[in-house]
Amino acid sequence: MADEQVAAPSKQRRITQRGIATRERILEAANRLMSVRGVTATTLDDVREASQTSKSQLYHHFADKQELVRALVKYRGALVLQRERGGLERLRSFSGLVRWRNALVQANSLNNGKYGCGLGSMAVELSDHDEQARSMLSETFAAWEKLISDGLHRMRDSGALRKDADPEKLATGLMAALQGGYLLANAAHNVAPMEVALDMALEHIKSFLVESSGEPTR
Amino acid sequence: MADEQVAAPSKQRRITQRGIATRERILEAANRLMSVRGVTATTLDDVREASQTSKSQLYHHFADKQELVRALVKYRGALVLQRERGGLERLRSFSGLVRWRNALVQANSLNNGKYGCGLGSMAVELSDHDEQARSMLSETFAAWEKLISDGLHRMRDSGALRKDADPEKLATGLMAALQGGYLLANAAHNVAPMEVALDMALEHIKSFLVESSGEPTR
DNA sequence: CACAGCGAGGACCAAATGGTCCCGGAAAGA
DNA sequence: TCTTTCCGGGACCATTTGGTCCTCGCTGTG
Repeated sequence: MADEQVAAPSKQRRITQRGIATRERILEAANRLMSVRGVTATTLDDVREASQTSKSQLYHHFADKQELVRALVKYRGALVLQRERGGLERLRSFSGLVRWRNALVQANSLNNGKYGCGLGSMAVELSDHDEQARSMLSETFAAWEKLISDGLHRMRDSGALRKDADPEKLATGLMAALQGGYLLANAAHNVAPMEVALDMALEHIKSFLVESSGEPTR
Repeated sequence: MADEQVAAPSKQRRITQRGIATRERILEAANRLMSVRGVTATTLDDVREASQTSKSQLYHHFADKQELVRALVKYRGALVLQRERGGLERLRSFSGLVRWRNALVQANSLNNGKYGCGLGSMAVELSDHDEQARSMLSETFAAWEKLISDGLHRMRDSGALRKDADPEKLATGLMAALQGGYLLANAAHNVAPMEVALDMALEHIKSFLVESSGEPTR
């Protein structure tokens, strides 16, 4: 999945800076529009207009709408993973998880829960009729969970987390709480459910902390 | 929201059995198609064909597509709440929750996680561009959570759950785990994440059980 | 039995939408 | 500089899609 740049051409063509920029502009516009309106509800004309390009450019860079959507899946996946890597790469303590939680909640509260998770919403919309998109999304979720579970592994190795804690399962549970939280918050147009969901997951992880371990609650 | 029957006519017209049946047929077909393809990706012609009716009938019973979709939201909401009432109404013990969990997991495993939750998927697709639908969905989620929290209240009153347990928050957390589980299972085409998510939520609830309370783990 | 109202069927329409094609012009390599 | 390759703009097209409308026949009621 992550074998190439976000803006990668499909065939070996002479690639110019301008071309890359155009492609990027298209993806960026599609990302923006489809976040708000959904994938199928966004037309190529919308994308064309918002990206300040032309029809021929769309079809120059993407074979058809499905290709554009798949590229967008890749694009968003890269964005999310990049962002999450920043917050999770050096995760070594429970308070780090709390900070991570707070950042997500705060970001989502800026728009009162609207729009949800860019990955989650695509997953719901695409999983049942674009196998390739589904599989990319699934891999992205897996990579995202791995960022979390790697952090939990570090915590376990350092003795902060008990040996019987299962980082993979905890990460999956946390991700589900996050996605479910996004969904409920989106339906309610209110971040509260997302907070409750994340807090539940964190509480669950907390129950695996070694009693009075090294670090106090910073 | 729940002020009328699932199949309710919009104006005062002479309503015949046949009319009701037609309306029901349309809703049922829309329900089926939109579960699989999504709301916007399902055309009215698809619905017409699948319901064995005609265009004029669609517009006889529903003002436009949006109305049909909203009716479907109500329809699904009623279906889900009816189903869930069966499983949660007499919830009085932790093992009851486990049974509830098992039923959901089993149902979802029949199609390897595909299609997700009928309510959740609509919430993702509609929340950001149909305020009325969003609000109905939000209310339905609230009612669903209430079925859970009522059960938890009963457990708390009977002494099975500790006094410091917060049934509302626990219910929200459980619902988020369920929805997130549906979402991840759908993306993975595999029920496993849903199981993990629900188990996490149940484990969390379990942590509020009164130690060695009345009933053993049936 | 007659008649008014309702449901069924489907032709029809305008607009939107995905997709094609062609031409002019800008870049990059020789 | 000159040529080839690629980018930009947009006219154009076929199909799909939501939506309208008219007609026929059935049904229930006075």
